[in-house]
Amino acid sequence: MPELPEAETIRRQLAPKIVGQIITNAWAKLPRRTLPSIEEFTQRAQGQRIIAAARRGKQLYFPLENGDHLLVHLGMTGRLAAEKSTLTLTSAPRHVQAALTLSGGDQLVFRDPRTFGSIGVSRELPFLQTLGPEPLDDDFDVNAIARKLKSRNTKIKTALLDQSLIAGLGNIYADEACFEARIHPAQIASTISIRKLQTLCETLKPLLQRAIAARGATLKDKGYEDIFGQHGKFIPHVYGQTGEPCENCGTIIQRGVLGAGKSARSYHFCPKCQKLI
DNA sequence: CGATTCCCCTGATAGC
DNA sequence: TGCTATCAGGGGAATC
Repeated sequence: MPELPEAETIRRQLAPKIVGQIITNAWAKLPRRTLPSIEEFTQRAQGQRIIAAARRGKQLYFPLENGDHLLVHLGMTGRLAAEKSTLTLTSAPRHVQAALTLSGGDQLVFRDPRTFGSIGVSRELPFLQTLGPEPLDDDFDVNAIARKLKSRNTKIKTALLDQSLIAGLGNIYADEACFEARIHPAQIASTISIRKLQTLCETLKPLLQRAIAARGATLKDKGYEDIFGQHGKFIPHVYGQTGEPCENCGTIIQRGVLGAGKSARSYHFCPKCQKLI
């Protein structure tokens, strides 16, 4: 699952390959996942030079020369790569949802088996307004975020997943942050001491920096790959470690569920290090 | 406004 | 073995 560190890894790897290139051809496959429409995406992308590779939270965006932006959200299973290929709408394998031919000879290919990702062209960047602060920014205000968490009457992991509160955390890093701060993921946020919430927020930056240095996380050698098809080397302490001993105390890591039905999200924790108070 | 639930989709896995 | 049912999960819309 691409979260902030995985998206950032892809941004960094892609930048030298695509910035400065002109999009000479573009196509996309899924109308519901292509903005504003396949026709407009194709028309507005073609002929434009990519002038930067940027990211906000999990959202990737690539400013174009005319003021538009190419947008890519990887969702759950989205991947990006710059390849020496000439895939067309009709010749591309099933999982390729879009491809942009670049002037330098590469093709920017967007794959997404489960189609929770999206691609598009847009002048405006509304997510810049709706996403919360970037944990890696120098001005990320730990105390301000801790106070906001303190006001939430929902489970702490649910709050951490709220992109309008903090940008970029998903299942993996929300669980990891809770583990490092010794907080039970199902603890109601408002019942946690401000001191602990501060510790939790202080954990985020180094955690995400370590994950980026490892090029993200690939669970059980499955799922996320960087643009070279390589697995991330970040190994979570708790996420996906159900049944394994806690690195801190040896207690078996457990799995729990937040919410019910189709909106359920799992969490992973050490029952000894992360006690429900 | 804040919190919760539903829904999109399909590869992987569990169950029979 | 092989088929079928269930699950997972980011984010936005709808609901309460």
